[in-house]
Amino acid sequence: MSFDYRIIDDVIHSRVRLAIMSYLATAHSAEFVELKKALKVSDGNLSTHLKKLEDTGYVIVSKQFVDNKPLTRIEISREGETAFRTYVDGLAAMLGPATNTKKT
Amino acid sequence: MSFDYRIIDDVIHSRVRLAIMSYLATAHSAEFVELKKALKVSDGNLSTHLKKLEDTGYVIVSKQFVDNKPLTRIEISREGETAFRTYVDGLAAMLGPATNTKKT
DNA sequence: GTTAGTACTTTGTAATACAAAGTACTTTGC
DNA sequence: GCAAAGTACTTTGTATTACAAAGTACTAAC
Repeated sequence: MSFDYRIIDDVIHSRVRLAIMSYLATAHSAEFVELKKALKVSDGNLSTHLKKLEDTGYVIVSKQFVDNKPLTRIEISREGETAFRTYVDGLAAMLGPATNTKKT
Repeated sequence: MSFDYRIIDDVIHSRVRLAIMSYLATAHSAEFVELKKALKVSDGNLSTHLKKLEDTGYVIVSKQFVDNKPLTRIEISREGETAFRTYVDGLAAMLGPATNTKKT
């Protein structure tokens, strides 16, 4: 139970980026449009958040053309997976007892 | 498992405010200095975040003088408790499988 | 062949996070 | 007894952020 707010990684902590990382934590990879729909985020917003994650090295972004249309694939990196796990653990430590997830 | 990033309450989601709410979720109330030490946050930063929580109605702040020194007591409100619970549930829904907290 | 759509990126701006500086005291040296 | 240092905050300044609107580069439809 640590309440030091600095234990939580603010690259991951942003709402949109947390949603991206959560999605990728299970899916491992996704397409731009797929994420956009799942997270209900505007494309501009998604784009900037992806860039931040890419710059930090938490995701790997690869662009190609399929049927003459751009197709962006986003993959979580090793570093990203580790960071995400650390983030979740830190969060659990902060939330404390409230973490006991109730299964519906 | 919802990845819609808007389900998470951004009043609570800020790192410092999440730490405050987590602290108060178990302690129910705390003093300014107590929070400052527990969260390792600068006083200016704590002050502004508390104001936001107070404005939103998630905490109740009461100021008094004890031994001629100001003493600020922060208490979580009913609304705050509900919002926090909703926040944690939303977070769990987003994090998905990663939520299964491992007990050290 | 203009109009609409897809898949993005860049840009503009309002809001945020944070610490430094400020306020109002009180206690401690000397 | 009064300057200097401390306590408990609040206000202010600024760099960063979050977000959508506008822009780019195409293709498909009418």
